[in-house]
Amino acid sequence: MPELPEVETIARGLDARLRGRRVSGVEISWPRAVDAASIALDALAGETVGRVRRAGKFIVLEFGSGRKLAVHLRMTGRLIFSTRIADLPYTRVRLSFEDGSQLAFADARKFGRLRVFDGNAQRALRLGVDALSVELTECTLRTFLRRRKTPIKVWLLDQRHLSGVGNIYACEALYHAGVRPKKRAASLTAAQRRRLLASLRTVLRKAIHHRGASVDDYVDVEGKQGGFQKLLAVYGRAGLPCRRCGTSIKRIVLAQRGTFYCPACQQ
DNA sequence: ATCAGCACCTGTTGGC
DNA sequence: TGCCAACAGGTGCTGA
Repeated sequence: MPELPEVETIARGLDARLRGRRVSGVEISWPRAVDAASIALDALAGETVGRVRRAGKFIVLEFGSGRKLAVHLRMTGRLIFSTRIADLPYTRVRLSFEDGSQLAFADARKFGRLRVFDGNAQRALRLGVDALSVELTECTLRTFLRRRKTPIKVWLLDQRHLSGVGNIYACEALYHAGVRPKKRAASLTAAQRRRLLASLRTVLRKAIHHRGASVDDYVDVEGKQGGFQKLLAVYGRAGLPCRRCGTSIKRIVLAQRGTFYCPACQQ
């Protein structure tokens, strides 16, 4: 499932390919893929793509007029760019450009959403501080976690606090920081908060470097898989030995999500 | 305010 | 072998 590193990889790929292209048409084959709060997608016809960037787990296409298109891939969404008309399975929305190229939004499980809006992305998409933002300091984190009784892993997944971290990278960052997923957010020591912050940055940057982790359906804008799945330390490794100490990796469920950790390395 | 639990979806997996 | 229920999970909503 696409999280910050996968979304960043896609956004960079689209930025390189879409800049300057002018939208000639929009085709919608699954209307519910368009968010209820969205401006009609037809409004994009005639718009020229400026920058493409990532905001949390959203891919944001900025157009010449200032109007923006945000895409959330959720579980199985894909954005595939092609210079020719291609028949991609599960295509829900298709943007065509004047030069004949196109961008397809395909999504088998229909969880992904598109939204056209004007104004500030962070606010419109209700996103907290980006997990890779320089604004995220140990001090900010301490304030955030104060009095939070929720398990730290559940807190990490709430996009209104930190944006970009999903199930895979929450598990991985907690493993590298040596912190148990179930530990109450407010009970982390200063040292644990520092380690968590450092681990988040390291893991996310490393995953971006490897073009993301292809755990389920994730592929980049050319349909290619990422490489970070081979470097995962705990995610999806229940019953396998911890790469550091050999203890069997445990799987529990927190907030309805599979959670993996090493009972020996994480306290 | 805060948090747990469910609905949304459908391809894949495991059990019989 | 074939069928079907259970499962996977990010987010928004509901209700406690």
